[in-house]
Amino acid sequence: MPRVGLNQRTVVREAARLADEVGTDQLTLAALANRLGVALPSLYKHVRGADALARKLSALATAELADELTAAVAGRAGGDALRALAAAYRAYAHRHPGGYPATQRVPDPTDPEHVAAGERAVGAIRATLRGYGLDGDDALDATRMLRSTLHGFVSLEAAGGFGLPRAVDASFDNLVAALDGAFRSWPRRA
Amino acid sequence: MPRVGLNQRTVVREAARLADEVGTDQLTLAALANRLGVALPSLYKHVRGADALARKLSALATAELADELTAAVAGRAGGDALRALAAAYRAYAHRHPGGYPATQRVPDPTDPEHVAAGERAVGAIRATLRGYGLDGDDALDATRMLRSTLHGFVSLEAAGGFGLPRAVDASFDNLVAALDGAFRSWPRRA
DNA sequence: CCTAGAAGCTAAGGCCGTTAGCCGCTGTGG
DNA sequence: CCACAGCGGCTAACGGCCTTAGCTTCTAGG
Repeated sequence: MPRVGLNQRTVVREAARLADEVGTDQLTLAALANRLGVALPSLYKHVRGADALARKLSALATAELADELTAAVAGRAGGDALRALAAAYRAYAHRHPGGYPATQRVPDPTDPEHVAAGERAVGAIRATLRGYGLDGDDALDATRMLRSTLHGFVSLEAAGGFGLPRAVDASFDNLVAALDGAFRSWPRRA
Repeated sequence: MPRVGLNQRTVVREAARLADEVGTDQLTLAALANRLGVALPSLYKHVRGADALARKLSALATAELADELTAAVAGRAGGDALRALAAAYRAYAHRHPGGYPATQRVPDPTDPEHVAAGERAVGAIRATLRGYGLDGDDALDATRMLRSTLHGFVSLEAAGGFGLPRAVDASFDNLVAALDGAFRSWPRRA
């Protein structure tokens, strides 16, 4: 039996690639083992099972997303930072159709790297909002709105929920502009 | 063999109840058959299979949501309509944790009722935005923003993505207020 | 009343995940 | 240089789920 030389890192990375190619729901241990040239049960030497793999995949994707968001906002402020952040967020979702949904899983509390990645991603968002002078509860609410809007948009887009012909890019630009306006005039209590 | 007297309607409705109780991922033909007091293959007399059931469930949930959104905005306009719509949307997601995700599936083009339900739901949103004087591409972009924001918020909320202690209700109120402001001053081209 | 079709059933097969238990490669200490 | 411990692969087997095939029985309409 020639050894393939796998380790957890390789397995998870290949799972991420496979998920991006065939979709999260088609990411199966069987397909992954096949892809890695190994029998299915061999994967259990590196990963505790399907659920643990999903958690590791989430940690990886979240870290990637956090990196890209952080890089996007570095050296920018205000509307510039917001536009860069939003563009980076959506670009990540486009480039990683399988990985993106994994970023929405709540981080595994027993995995410090996963937790840290989640905090870095939210940190990039909060840093952007600090540029609007938002703090405390205002910053929290605005963070939730920004996360909601970005996540909702890319989710609907990925699901094919925007059927109409008008360019989705233009809609997204207007959405970001509207968010910029909303954050400028925050808070807006009813 | 005493007959239970099932039909497609009963099967789909019970599937919806089961999904709300145990979650979409735990909604399995086996569990549904068990709940209905019937052997698993018997379900195939009423539903073509698991995928068809999911489509029918989506049609049902979308119709329910469309009804509630339509009722919420009836007789209201402007910010009133927006707040009522948003509250109804979120309330539906809370009351139907299994059904809500099904509303996001793109309607089956071969199922006229499903398509009509989707159009009614979007219609309620567009009607609300008409109250802000939005039309044409502006209405389209604003619709996309509203759908994105509402869907994103309830998705993150359902996934437990809002970990912090601050009341989620307050965040949602502020989000709706911010949307109201954004729609008032639409368009906001960058 | 009788017959056709609807609505239930059992049996069987395929895919997936999981566990158990076996064996050979590999690299490290003596 | 070699022994051996342990790691990384394997096969076998089981259970759960979905699906199809084909049988039987209830029931409604002529």
